[in-house]
Amino acid sequence: MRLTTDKLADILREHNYKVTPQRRVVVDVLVHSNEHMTPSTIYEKARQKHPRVGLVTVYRTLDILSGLGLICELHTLDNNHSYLMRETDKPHHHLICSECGKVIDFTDCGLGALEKRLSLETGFEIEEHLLEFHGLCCHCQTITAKREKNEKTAT
Amino acid sequence: MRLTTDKLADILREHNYKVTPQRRVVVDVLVHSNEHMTPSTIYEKARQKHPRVGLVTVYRTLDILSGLGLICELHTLDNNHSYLMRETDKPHHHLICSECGKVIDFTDCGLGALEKRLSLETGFEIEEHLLEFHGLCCHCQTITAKREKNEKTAT
DNA sequence: TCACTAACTGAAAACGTTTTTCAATTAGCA
DNA sequence: TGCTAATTGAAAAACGTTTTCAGTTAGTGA
Repeated sequence: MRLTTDKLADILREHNYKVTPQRRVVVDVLVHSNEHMTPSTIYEKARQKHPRVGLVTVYRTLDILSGLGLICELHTLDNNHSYLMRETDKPHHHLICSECGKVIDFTDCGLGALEKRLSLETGFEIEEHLLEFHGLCCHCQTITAKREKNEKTAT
Repeated sequence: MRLTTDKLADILREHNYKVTPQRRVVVDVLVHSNEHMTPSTIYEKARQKHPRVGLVTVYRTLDILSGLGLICELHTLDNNHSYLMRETDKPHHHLICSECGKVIDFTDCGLGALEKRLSLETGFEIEEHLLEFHGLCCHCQTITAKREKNEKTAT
């Protein structure tokens, strides 16, 4: 179940954060996007809704939301931070379309056994793991296929 | 089997890269470290051996070595690029000590089944995955345990 | 051995992202 | 309504990384 902007505002208040217009706008941008976005993308979208939002405030709001576990931070391959609303309470991982940025969550990564094995073999006390899958979503596969076909005809 | 600086110099020459003193020093730093290092750490260590090395050259050399698949690039949690000599030809992943930076390679991540399942369920064409384990190595566990004990006695 | 040339170099500047600083503003409470 | 701590944006600083450019050099062929 996806949280609304109002519900998120309540959560912020519950944690003694003030709900300013700027924060509402940033939250709103996140709530209404299905793709992961970098801070500057969020900033641009936020400005369209409310010109009096600064990039600094975007960063600060993302910090707060991240700290409360309300948004996910993606460690994408090109090493840009990227954020999106968290869809589930459970620990999970992401499957990310490298073309359009669409993100699908999945739980049950099945790495428990591997983690145990590695821990035994190496003596490491494993604290966490980072797992992301990258590829093309259904939609972008067809687009890419079409484009490649056209390029072939062109040459 | 670990490659030597000389062997790596040969590989560079084979690929029509000149083997300059600066490149040798950067390679040497990498060869003689068991930990992953950021470009600026490599830069500092390189300068100790040979003061006439610029940070730019470190970046350029890392690019070359990375392009030839001779070093691994780590996507660490704090989003800093970090590099270390590649120990194996096989595709592999890393187990990283968050305290001392020690890295252990492992193959057989066993994610093939999960990848297939996700592909079927979501229609994604999965191109690659990013997997890293983070934790404390044997040695750092005991150090941390000692420190915590001392802190308890102190208070 | 030398001389040539493409490849390579470091310093400086440019770049994009993120953080810090600070004086002015404001949300939420009494 | 008025108070106050929290929040704001602009500007500057602080990063890590890349680009530019004129001077230098490794490796080749004579």
